[in-house]
Amino acid sequence: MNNQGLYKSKFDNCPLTFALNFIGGKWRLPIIWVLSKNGTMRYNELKRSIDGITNMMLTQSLKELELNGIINRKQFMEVPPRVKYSLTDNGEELIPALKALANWGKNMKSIAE
Amino acid sequence: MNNQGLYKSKFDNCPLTFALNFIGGKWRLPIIWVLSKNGTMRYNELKRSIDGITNMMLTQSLKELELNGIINRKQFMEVPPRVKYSLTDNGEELIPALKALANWGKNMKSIAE
DNA sequence: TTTCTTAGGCAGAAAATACTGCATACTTGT
DNA sequence: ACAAGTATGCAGTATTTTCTGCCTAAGAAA
Repeated sequence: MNNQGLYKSKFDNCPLTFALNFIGGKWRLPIIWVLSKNGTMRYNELKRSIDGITNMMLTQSLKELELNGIINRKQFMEVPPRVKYSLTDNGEELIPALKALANWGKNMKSIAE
Repeated sequence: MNNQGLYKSKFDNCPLTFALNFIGGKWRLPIIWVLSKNGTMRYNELKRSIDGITNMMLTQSLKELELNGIINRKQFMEVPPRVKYSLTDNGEELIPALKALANWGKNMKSIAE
């Protein structure tokens, strides 16, 4: 997603669409979710934990999340490279919403079965 | 979004991505949000309340939300047509998550200013 | 010695999603 | 008499988003 955002109205005062401009896209919420469950994670741990994601999309989504102040990226100056990703305080504040969504999803799953 | 869903893995047990398959896409959450604020709404009320949405997208998203049991559609047999949309019980259960997301968005807005 | 892991990366292609422009038939409003 | 409102709709187009296939250099594991 470019930095123009999904919802483009300048006069849009809606806080929900404002939020969705930061966390929309296919992979951002799953990344935040997995980090909320596991604390600090490395690149390939994230890749293995998120079913279906590609290198390119993981890299791009991590960059966007870091730029938006939702995750921290800490690189240790080592070879081979060792990088750790974790949620910022701001990112942590998304957890209640994600838990509520996941709970709802669980309900939907039991309805569908 | 087709009925195959955004996240395709059969073996995906993640309740969050399961939920996102129902409420993903650009316009579904804003529709649910506006209905949660206003109770029952008509088609053009929804259209006027959601900045940037087109007829086609409103129609399609309403159909999908109805199919997924998230909103109710009640048609009065009148001319011109009068249709009212509202959240189902299941749809109402999304409200806490949306409120938490909107609250987070509000925080992001005050950070960005 | 060979294979695997680490954390990425690109440009163009593919896939997914949203939109356009005009349309409907009847009542209500101006 | 004319315009506006009502709740939609399509097929092709446009836009947005994601993906592919192969690649890197050095250490660790087999």
